[in-house]
Amino acid sequence: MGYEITTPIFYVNAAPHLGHAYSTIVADVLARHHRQRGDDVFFLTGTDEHGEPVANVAADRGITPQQLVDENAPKFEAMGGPLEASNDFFIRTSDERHKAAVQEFLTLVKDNGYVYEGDYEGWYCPKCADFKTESEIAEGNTCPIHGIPLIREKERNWFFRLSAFQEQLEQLYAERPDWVVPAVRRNEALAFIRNGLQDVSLSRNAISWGVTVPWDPEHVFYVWWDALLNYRTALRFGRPGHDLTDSHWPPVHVIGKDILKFHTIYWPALLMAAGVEVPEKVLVGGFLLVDGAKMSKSKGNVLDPFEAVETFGADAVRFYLLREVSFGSDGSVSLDGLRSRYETELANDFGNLASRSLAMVRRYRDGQTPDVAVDPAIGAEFEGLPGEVARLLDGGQISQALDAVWQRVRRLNRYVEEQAPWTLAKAEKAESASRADLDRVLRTLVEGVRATAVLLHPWLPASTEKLLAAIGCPDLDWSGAALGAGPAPAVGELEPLFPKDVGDA
RNA sequence: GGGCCGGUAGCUCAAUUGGUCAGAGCAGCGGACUCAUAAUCCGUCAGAUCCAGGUUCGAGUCCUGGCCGGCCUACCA
Repeated sequence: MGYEITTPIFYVNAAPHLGHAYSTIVADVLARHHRQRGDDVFFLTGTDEHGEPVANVAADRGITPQQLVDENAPKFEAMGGPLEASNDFFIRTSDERHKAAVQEFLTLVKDNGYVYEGDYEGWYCPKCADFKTESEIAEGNTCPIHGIPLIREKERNWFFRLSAFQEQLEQLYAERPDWVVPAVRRNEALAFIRNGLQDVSLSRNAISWGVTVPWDPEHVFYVWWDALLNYRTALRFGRPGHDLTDSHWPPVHVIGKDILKFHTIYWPALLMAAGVEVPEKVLVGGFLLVDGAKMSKSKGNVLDPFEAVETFGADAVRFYLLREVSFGSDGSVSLDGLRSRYETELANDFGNLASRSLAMVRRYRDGQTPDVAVDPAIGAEFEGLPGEVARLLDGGQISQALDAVWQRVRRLNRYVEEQAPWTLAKAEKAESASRADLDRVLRTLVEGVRATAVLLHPWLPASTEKLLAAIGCPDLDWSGAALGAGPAPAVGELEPLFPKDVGDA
């Protein structure tokens, strides 16, 4: 089954930061999970390269917009590596193939009768060469940047008939109450729709950096339409030699709450206008805060994702961001918080569980996992777990899915204490017990470690692979996520998965 | 102004359609154990679930009115 998962495409004007990394990680978790389930995954990310800000910066620097984006886009493309992002393609909206597909799509929308010519009227600053929104206008109708009076201006423009989709959008929200997750964001979008939709402009003629409107070459498309369409155009050429448009549509989008309106109102309306199915789901993340405030460099405690990756590794940063803040909510993150979870959860809970389990198999059974059945008591507590995790992930409950697995990690540590394998080993030597008890415990532990590693793989790709290799069970397929599905392997040596002597400097 | 969401142990948060739901993790304190990355496990502590009314046999969970906080309220991307 085809599965398209996307991040927002990042605007090339800024440098990659934590917010970009966060979206990428969330989407990557879903991509990896669906690969485990055997889906034909197309994980897409990329850069949004058109629009006025890019043109302005390029002009200031005396280079062409294309030169500017060619310089910046690689910084975003390079972000994926350190994060272990497994995207299948990286789209750039200045790609000719994208532009051609955008023109084709929007021409269809026009042919369907949803585009008309009109006048955009608003407050214009001649120095900015830009229209100002209501919230941008300073006191006395002046420009907040230049302080000069704004002029009421009209611009000849192409419009998209958004108002025509009022009813269809309301119906969409009624029929599919969880197509936007979480519900707060859904309600927000719905309230906006119910307030009444006005038509929005489709093109600009004051600037030239964008996708040319084919039926009116003096205009370029307003950058948002061009940007949104990346999710669809990339299916055509993102996998060389294959057109995935039919097999992988509709997509699942991961976005931040700042771009909610575009993805949950404009975008589905545009698709409806072209007679194309709307997205499967839109998963809306919150903001990551540092010390309760939006990220800023003024505090010393900023979390630079790339520095953090260098110190703690990509797995730890991925895990931390999704563990610390419940996906969909705003949340505070910090380097101290990362260090704390790295030690208490990754090193002490999970890493140590793996170490002690393998060590005992090596010590008591010469490294050969006994080929016996797992303890039914633990089996019962893992029952249905893969299904639960899959269901939670499909519902956008990324943090809850992770927590469900983590509870089992804790359970296995408790199991060790309950069973006290070292006591069983002594009893065995004193011949006051058969080997069966210790056999069962060791097999249960190895199998528990294996199954949780398979389940955790989307969050911790590198360390789970290392662990699974150490126990000779590299298979990541979702069918192996069930406790008891694995073999009774010979286990090898395992270095600490999350060594503690990092980041102490 | 209108709308949405939240206000639960020191901290971060859970509690299906109202009925052992007053919980978990972290932090603190005490203890046990030794397989393990001085890791793990157990016990313990606390909370009139923002306030005031109301509905009900029974309400964090529903209604009304307040208080506090966050967000949205259209074309920067």
